[in-house]
Amino acid sequence: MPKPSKDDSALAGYAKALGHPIRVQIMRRLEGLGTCQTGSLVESLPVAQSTVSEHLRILREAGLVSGEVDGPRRCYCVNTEGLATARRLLQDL
Amino acid sequence: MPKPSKDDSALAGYAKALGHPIRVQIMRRLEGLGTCQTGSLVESLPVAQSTVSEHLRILREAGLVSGEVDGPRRCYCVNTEGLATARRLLQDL
DNA sequence: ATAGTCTATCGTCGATCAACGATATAATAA
DNA sequence: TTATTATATCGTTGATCGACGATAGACTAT
Repeated sequence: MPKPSKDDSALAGYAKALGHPIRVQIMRRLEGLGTCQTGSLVESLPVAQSTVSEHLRILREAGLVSGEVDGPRRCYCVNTEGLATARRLLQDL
Repeated sequence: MPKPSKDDSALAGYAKALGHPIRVQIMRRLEGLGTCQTGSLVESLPVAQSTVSEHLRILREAGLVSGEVDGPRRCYCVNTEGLATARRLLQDL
């Protein structure tokens, strides 16, 4: 029974998003800073601004991060619900 | 401070390995069967034998699965230590 | 030794990823 | 309006992934 199981795909989606050291670093940093931040991420990471932006997009689309427009800059923070779901799915594996 | 943090890479490594639905399915199936299995995985998955073998290699190299030679066939099972580490790393994120 | 079975590895190919610089977009400031 | 700042998006390039069929390797049985 080749079960495509929704949970399998969901967990794989979260895992795939976390499957890059820089993205894990971004998550950790966002958690450490308590709340949002953006340009400071670029300063603290060894990759170009456009690359950071791309990683943020991936994390956002995966539901692990949320971003809001805050004047001329963006404000990102951990999507606690998404992260909790990812944790639960891995626990339940 | 661009911290390459060993934990970040470790978590990314586990996550990357779990970042494919088929590999999640394999993990779940191995857990469900309690213990090892091999050829039955191929039957129960919608991909070719060589593809399953490749996914098993990825999971093995990531430390999520262990395989032993058992006569003419291989015997795989979940690497509980590795899985526990992955869970802990995600919790600690 | 030979044949049969199970699984890993090889070689290939198209698809996706990761990074970059350059450019576009959105908002504020002058 | 024009300039400035902050960030996203585009276009490109090389690298890695994912799948397959074919083949090789290891073990068992005859």
